[in-house]
Amino acid sequence: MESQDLRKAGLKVTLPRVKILEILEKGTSRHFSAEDVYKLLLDAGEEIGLATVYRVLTQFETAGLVTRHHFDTGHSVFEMNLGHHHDHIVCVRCGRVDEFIDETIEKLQHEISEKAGYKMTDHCLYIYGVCEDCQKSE
Amino acid sequence: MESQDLRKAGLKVTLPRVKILEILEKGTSRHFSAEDVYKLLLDAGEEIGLATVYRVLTQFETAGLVTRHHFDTGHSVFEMNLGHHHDHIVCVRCGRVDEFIDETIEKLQHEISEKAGYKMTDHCLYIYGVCEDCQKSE
DNA sequence: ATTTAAATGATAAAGCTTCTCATTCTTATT
DNA sequence: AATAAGAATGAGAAGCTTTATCATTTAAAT
Ligand SMILES: [Mn+2]
Ligand SMILES: [Mn+2]
Ligand SMILES: [Zn+2]
Ligand SMILES: [Zn+2]
Repeated sequence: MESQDLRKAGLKVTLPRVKILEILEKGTSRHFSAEDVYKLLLDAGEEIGLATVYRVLTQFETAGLVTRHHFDTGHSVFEMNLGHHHDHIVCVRCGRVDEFIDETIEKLQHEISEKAGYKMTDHCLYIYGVCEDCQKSE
Repeated sequence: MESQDLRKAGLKVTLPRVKILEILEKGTSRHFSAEDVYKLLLDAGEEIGLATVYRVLTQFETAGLVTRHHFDTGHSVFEMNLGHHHDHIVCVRCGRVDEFIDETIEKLQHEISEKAGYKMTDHCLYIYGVCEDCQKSE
């Protein structure tokens, strides 16, 4: 139930927050821009302002409910935080996003941070390429 | 000589292009935002428009002279392309940028792309953290 | 049902980047 | 060196994503 998730996150249960959470959880995709979410709300007949979408997504990020990514697309992309970190491989043709995790890379990143004297707070690995389908269709 | 680099890249030799190339090549830093470059030009007494800076940096990128990065800073960052790929570790406090390369990670990225059916065109690994100096001063 | 603080939505505005177009400059040609 | 043709530039407008403002609405505790 979305209401519980919101309460646990210390956020009041409001219609915009419930609807946005529903989209993020039950959507066919996993990665949404703010505009994506806004349009899906419109399609569903909800009259929720774009400012609220941005505001709520940022609140969800702060609360740890969602993770924000910066693909090379010029806008932020959000996805439900399922607890396990992963990295992304993005098709430069169609925008398809696949996920992966490589423990060896994760370990090496920690080693690199230490060697450079940094206390790592975050890291992200983006692979850009042409997906299987897009390779065929050209 | 900057003129030669420009001609080789198929670009006409103009004062803005030469001056911008000088800054990128001889600057004390290696990573510049468009605004950085613009301010350095102003400091040097050059009257070059900001639009020209953006335009020229994009042309340099297209020509392969510079590489564009998207750190989590909200703006693009450019650096001279020295031929050898590397990744970045960025201090979230002071903005300091260090560079590294790890051949094991590079190899693993290729394997991951293949396994996912992608033909890799690019990749970038950003590590964010607190640098040595910033750790001390708090 | 009241009350109080928080949330919302419309809109303006910010910040980065690109576009437009009149003017200037580069380069090839006399 | 002068000319011509096209490319590059600069100032400002405009685009796009995102954030701020503020009057109004809503949640939820009393
Ligand atoms: Mn993901
Ligand atoms: Mn670099
Ligand atoms: Zn694709
Ligand atoms: Zn630092």
